[in-house]
Amino acid sequence: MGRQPVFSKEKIAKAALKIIAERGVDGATISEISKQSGAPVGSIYHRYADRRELTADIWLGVVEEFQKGLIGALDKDDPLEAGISAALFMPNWVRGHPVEARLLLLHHREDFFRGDWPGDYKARAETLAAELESAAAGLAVRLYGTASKSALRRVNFALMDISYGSVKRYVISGKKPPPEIDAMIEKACRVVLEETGGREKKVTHERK
Amino acid sequence: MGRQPVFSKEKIAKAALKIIAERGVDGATISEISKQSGAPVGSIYHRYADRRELTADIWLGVVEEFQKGLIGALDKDDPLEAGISAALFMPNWVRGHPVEARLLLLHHREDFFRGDWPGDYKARAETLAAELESAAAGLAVRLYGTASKSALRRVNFALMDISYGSVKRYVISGKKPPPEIDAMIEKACRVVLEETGGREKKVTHERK
DNA sequence: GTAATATTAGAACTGATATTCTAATATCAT
DNA sequence: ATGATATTAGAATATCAGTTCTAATATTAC
Repeated sequence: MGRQPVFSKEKIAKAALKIIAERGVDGATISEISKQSGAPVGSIYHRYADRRELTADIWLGVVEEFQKGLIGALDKDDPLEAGISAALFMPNWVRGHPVEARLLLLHHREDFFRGDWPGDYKARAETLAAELESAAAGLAVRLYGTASKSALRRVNFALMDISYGSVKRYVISGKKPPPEIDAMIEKACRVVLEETGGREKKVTHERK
Repeated sequence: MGRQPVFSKEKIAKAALKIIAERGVDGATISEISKQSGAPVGSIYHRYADRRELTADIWLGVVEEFQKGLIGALDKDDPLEAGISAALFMPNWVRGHPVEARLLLLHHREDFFRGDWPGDYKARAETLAAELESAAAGLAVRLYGTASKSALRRVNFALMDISYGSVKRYVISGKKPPPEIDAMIEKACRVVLEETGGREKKVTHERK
């Protein structure tokens, strides 16, 4: 019953995503989203309680999608290969999702939520964080037999930080990360993960 | 002649820097800067033509200072050691300059300047970019005998991207990067820089 | 058709922000 | 002291953004 939607939530969200990617969260004003999506402001407020809910929803959607892929990349028998596969997920994902990548890599949580979070968004965000932490801990155990702070730092460094740092400059300039990046990420990731805190080190040889 | 300043430009800039670090560029409203620094808005506009000039000035000041240190770290005889020294500059600088680090690592140029830039700020920014590029090219030549695109990518990756990525999570959480980070940066930086595109590789052995 | 309802439409309202403006105040040169 | 001037001081103004509100419109159930 009721009138059929002309402007779906997805249409509005997609327009907002694009604007955020280009001009940042603060650039995504309601009137700009209205202009780009065609939906009148009334329709936007008919679907989202307020602007925070809108941006939070978009941000969570992108992070959830990215993280699902990242964690999925860990699904390999050999833990070292799993780690490298996860590290290489970032450049690949960035190549395939340039708009989402700008949102994810060029902004922080804080740009989307200030202070307290609306509705169940807090729960969604906490679930995400917990899942990521648990995946990292899982790999740490597989690699080193422990999920100590130190082991976790190593895993975070190798799987996320290197990739993130290396890819960011290309996201900023709007270009696809060149393939060489992957080779360097793999090299760095391997040498960092191979290091073991005293236990016998699994020797992995060069591949080319 | 004229009245003596009660609120120096530095006082105002310092307050603004702190606000930007905490709440982002858009959080640094004129009235908030006024409140935090004590200077009335009239005094702020007496020193800065407008808000953009203020934020641009602060951003450039931080980047100039950081970059001076980074390039200075390259001043070593052995090019590999110079590269590692530069890569380790980031975590050290972050430890010593937590406020400036938030500004530098958690925001982009675009947050400070939108579109066209005021006055001679464009020139300052271009000088900075040119100096950094030239430093990177210099190291590339010393390491590989060429400043090819590929060699530059390698240097950027090893000197800046790894460090940036690894340090960012600590800047976000407001903690000092733990010392282990430096060891991992060094490892990764070394393995990436040592790789030579066919030329004989200089063997460097483990140190601990 | 009629009632109920989801949606569109955008004008009106409210608050915040950047900037301007006018007046007051303190310091220096003479 | 007097004039010139740099600075303080903050009220006034204009603009813009988020949000609310009221009316119109289209669709479904009956």
